[in-house]
Formats: sequence, C-alpha cells, structure tokens
Amino acid sequence: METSGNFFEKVYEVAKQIPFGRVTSYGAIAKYLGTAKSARMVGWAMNASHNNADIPAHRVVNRNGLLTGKFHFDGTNLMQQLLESEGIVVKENQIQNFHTVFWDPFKELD
DNA sequence: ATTCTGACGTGGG
DNA sequence: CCCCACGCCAGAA
Repeated sequence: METSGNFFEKVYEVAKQIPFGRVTSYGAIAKYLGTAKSARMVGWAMNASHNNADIPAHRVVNRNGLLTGKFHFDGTNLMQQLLESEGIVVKENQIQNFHTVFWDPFKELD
C-alpha cells in the first residue's frame, strides 16, 4: 500500500502539524518533502485528505495566500469561515497579513 | 492506451 | 505589471 501513497501520508503529517491560526502553502509543503515541482500533488493529496478529519486542509493555500480550494469544501465559504474562526483575516478569498500567519515547515519544523 | 484537467509554482516576454 | 507556457504526477473520461 506504500507506493505513491507514502507521499500523501507525508503531506498529511505536515498538514497536521500546522499550528492553530497559521497557514502554509502547497509549494512550501512540497518543497519540504523534496518535491517542490510537484506542488500540484500536494493539492491532490488534500483532496484525498477529505476522508481524514485530522487534516486541516483549510490551513493550506497557494503561495499567493489565496483560498483557491475553497470551492472544494462543502459550503461555499466554509474554508474562509474556518480560517476566520482561527483569527485569520480573509477578504475576497485572499488571506490578509499572509506573511504574518504564514507557517513555514522549514523554519518551524526543521 | 491516449488525452485532458487540476486545491501550484516558476520563469520568460 | 500582466499574460503565457512549461513542468509535475495522478485520476477521470
């Protein structure tokens, strides 16, 4: 069962470690895993993470701080609500003070 | 088996 | 600064 699924698992591990009120980007996770060019796969992994309630997918956005995946959630603005619920300011699907709430796995984990 | 698309990112014009 | 094209890899048609 561990062929490419391992990659997904790693993504989940990092995502789970995202602290409250913080966010990160797909590229940051991908880079941390060593697959910087496969940032897309991180997003794909998030899609699969839908089964894992332990994965705060709403805390993962693109490098722009834009809630690109908000349409994949149940509600229309569920993702934004979750983020705002954590103290993150979101406007027009865009995270405000992104630099402030950004969580870098390299800086915090490594 | 082939083609296209997609929760991204980077680079070039 | 804005727009376009490419790389990546996995899943769906």
